Amino acid sequence: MKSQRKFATEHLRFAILAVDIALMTVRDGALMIRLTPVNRPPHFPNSKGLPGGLIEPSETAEEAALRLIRDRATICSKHIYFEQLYTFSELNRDPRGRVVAVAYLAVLPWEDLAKEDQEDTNKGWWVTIPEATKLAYDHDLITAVAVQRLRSRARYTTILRHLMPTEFTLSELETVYESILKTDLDKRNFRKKLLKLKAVIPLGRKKKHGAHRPAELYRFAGTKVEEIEII
Amino acid sequence: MKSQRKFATEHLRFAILAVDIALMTVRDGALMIRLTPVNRPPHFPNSKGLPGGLIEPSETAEEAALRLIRDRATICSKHIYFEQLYTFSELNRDPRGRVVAVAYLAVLPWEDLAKEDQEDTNKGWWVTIPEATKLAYDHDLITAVAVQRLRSRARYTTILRHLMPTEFTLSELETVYESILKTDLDKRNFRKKLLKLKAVIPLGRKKKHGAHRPAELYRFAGTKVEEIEII
DNA sequence: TAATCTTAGTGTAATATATACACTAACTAA
DNA sequence: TTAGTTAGTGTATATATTACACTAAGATTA
Repeated sequence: MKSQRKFATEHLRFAILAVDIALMTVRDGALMIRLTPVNRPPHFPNSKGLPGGLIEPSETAEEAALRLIRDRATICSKHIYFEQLYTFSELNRDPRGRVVAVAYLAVLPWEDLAKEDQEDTNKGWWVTIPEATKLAYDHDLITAVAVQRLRSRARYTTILRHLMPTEFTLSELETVYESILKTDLDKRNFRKKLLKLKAVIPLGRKKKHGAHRPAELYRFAGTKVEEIEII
Repeated sequence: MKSQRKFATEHLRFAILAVDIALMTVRDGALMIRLTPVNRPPHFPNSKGLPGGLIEPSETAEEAALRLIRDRATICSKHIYFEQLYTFSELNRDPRGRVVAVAYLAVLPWEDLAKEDQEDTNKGWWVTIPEATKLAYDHDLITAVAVQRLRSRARYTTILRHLMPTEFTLSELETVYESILKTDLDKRNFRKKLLKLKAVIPLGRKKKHGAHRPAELYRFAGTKVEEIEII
């Protein structure tokens, strides 16, 4: 309660504004989310949560989110996708006092991460979605909303261009779709559809990776996220 | 500049949190939005804007939005639909200082409005979307985002159950869809689709309203907004 | 060098869905 | 009784979706 008085939001009509970021990528076909250490006794000692921080008076929520992403993970990806997710204003989401969080969904290809951001450090690490539980604050909820949003975007748009490397095989792409949508897709129908929609373009080059037939490499058509219906 | 110093958000890490509400309904087949007077010289003297207000320290953004809807228009509709729209945090969206607004989309049937809320008063009035321009703050932008969201929801969900009276004819429903989606629908295909999806249920009663064949009355099936693809 | 293993890649038939389109039905009012 | 108005219906065609099983191409190893 002492720490709660610190912000005195009960007396002023002000709120502390924070951003929290659900930063996601796909590694080996599995959806991963970025966690950082949280150490806020007594409620969250030695805990973990989503990257985030306070919004400065001189910046918009979006600018704060971008700053914090670059802060906590030395990320400088051209291919990062970024959208506002939801604003969380439950009174007790932060036990220290009234903190309202504007949450963002950000996704980027694993291959775009610097070496030090791929490995676990004391600044942060990547976990699969089922592992991202018992997070500090309401970050379990934010994670759930983010996964839901990403799933919905994956179904109706080409957002996966931001989760794939520039060049990929259709099997790799299918695996990522299956991982995010939690469903099995028919290989032939999946390929037929993407090619008919001209969502992907064959590069005329092959990827060899193992004792089997090499796979054609593809890239996404166009340059931005477009509306298409995948399944 | 004097009024800007009043909030002193540059010095504290606090922001003023507001909610703005895009409250929409359909009258005679036309989509309408609720405006209220705004009188904030020097920037917005004798102006108009969306209903809104500050979030109290003791309430969530959603609670504030509901309170403000009931405040400004004596609305007590069972059928109101309500969702968070977007959080607007541009630095200069309010010339008085840093005010971050959590915007909400709310829709309800015209028939649910009390008489005094259907008529123009000094508390508020209804205008069609094209008329809702040159609003105070960034309310033109909020309106545009709200219309876009409603249009998207109309395409993929049964949100229109919250814009129609309990009982309606299929012609009336089609008119509302056409008005919101800004497209012409084929009468036969529209009816076929809604009936096949079992989205609407005939009541076995007719509505007489003019010198022509009376129309069958329908209601929406189920009780909540569901995902269906209309067009 | 032949056999085996693994993943890549392909086509078709059946079903379901979407589209385009024009007349009759039921009522009122003149 | 006629004219005017909106309600209501069916079918043929095109398009999209689904289900399904084998061959191709390379690496490895016996």
